[in-house]
Amino acid sequence: MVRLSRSALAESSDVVAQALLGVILESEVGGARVAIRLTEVEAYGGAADPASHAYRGRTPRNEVMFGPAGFLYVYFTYGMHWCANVVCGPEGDGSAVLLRAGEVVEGVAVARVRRPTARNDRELARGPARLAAALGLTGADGGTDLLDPRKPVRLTGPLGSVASEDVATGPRVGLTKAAETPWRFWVRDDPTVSPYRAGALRRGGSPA
DNA sequence: GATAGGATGCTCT
DNA sequence: GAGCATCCTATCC
Repeated sequence: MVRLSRSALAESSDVVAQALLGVILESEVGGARVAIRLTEVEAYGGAADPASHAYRGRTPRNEVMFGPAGFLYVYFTYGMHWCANVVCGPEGDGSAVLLRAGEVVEGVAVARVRRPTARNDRELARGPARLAAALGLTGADGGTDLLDPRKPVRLTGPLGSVASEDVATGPRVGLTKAAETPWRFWVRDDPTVSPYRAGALRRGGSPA
């Protein structure tokens, strides 16, 4: 186990992703407190990873990815969902770890209100957009320093608390590029891990 | 239980 | 204008 620090998060994204499993992410937005234990993450590289938002260089949206490690990157996708990432790697690299799922360990009642469609507590944060919704995260929270205890969103607990034999790996979910890279990491046999779905055609039509 | 298809709007080309 | 790091509902076992 390693103490959670900015320098520890500045390692490459695949190393940081595994280490983040078991870490607690807590938020106090809107006056309510919710904490989640991370059970599933995905690593995204910088300019060298075609699936990363940083692949095409720095833009207004992904600017925080190129900043120092330990900051929160939140983006809006599919016209309705927010997804949360932890910036990692050396400053200027553009690497990040997508937070895909977790177990709500505090503030379950609040999370239930934010996620009315969840049929049980395991589904409260099972999926990246669901995790962000359960914590109440939106684009307004992007750029928060997750290592600053005075901020409303922060990471706590040691890195690497899940033993390596309990960490499973596989391809990343829902991508259309570099989907085969095994940079998804999850806690083996944990019921809050999201179901795998391969990337597929989205809109408009019939194949051929 | 599994799978297929539609919703919806921001971002970059 | 096309594409998207998704979720929900309906439907069929």
